[in-house]
Amino acid sequence: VTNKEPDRLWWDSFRGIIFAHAKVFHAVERDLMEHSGISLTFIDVLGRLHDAPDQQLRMQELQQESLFTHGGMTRLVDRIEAAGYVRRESVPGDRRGVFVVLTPEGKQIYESAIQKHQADVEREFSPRLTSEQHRAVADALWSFWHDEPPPDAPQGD
Amino acid sequence: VTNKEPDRLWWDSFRGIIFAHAKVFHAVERDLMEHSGISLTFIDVLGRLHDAPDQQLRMQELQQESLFTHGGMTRLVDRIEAAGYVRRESVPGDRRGVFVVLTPEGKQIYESAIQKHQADVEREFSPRLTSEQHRAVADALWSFWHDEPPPDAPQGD
DNA sequence: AAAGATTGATCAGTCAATCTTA
DNA sequence: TAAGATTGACTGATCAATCTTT
Repeated sequence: VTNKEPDRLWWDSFRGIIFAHAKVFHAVERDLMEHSGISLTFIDVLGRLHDAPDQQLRMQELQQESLFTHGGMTRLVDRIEAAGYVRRESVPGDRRGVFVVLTPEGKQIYESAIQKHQADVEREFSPRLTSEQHRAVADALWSFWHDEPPPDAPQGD
Repeated sequence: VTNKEPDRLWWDSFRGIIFAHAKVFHAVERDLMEHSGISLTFIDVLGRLHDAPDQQLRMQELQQESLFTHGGMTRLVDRIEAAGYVRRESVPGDRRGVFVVLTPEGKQIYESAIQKHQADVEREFSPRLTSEQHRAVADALWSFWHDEPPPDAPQGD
């Protein structure tokens, strides 16, 4: 079933990523929802606010680096705001802009949820790879996480 | 550079998978939609039918191994059927069951779309990893794709 | 005119309830 | 009663159009 041709190796690794993502993501999202009542899209936003200076970011900044929602950040922030975990504030000096600010409730639920989420990942995902394999995967996929260009890509300047 | 604590190595590899999936998947799905007018969920169903005996499967079989839709196979098949790529047929001997059968149009679009899709993956994903890295990722994530360990050590033929 | 963000319309996915047959 | 599949109601995501401010 697999493809042994050397020039198709990338297909096996791509399929592995697709399957691993589908299976682990689904399981841990269910667990998190049952535990904290929030989804991974919430975590993504709350976590970026949590790590930001003054625990706030503009809509545009949230939108740009989002993994999940590509155009619907307004709607997502609506829901998080309705849950009480963020609030919108005006940007001094630019009345078009909106700051999204983490509330104390948001900080609290994030810190609880991220712990639960990491425990879920540790349980569902961690035991399926050896330490060497984890290291190899982390290294191989590093550039996607940190948005560096491929090693031999031309550098624009 | 990365998180060097041994007990957190799995987090880096998990994050890598999440990010790689998000970025590659989104890009290749866009390309496929523009080229063939079908989504990767269509490809998933059409491909399994394409590889099945008599190019047909029951709803239940489609549902079980599906990566994407966990309860909504009826709706997905509705759309694929409306596009003319599959048709429903009754199962002889069990009037509860439904066969989903690949049509000639479905076979044609699948064979065209899967080629385009693989070319897209080769362009978007393949160059970002070395051959060694592809091999390591494919090997590490093998168990998610197949529900068994890899047939043997990395192939060197 | 362009940037920042929201809105409306639409499409896709999910869960429980339902219907038919075994 | 249970299995196989569909339906209805709801939640989420996406795209173009819109509104306000620069």
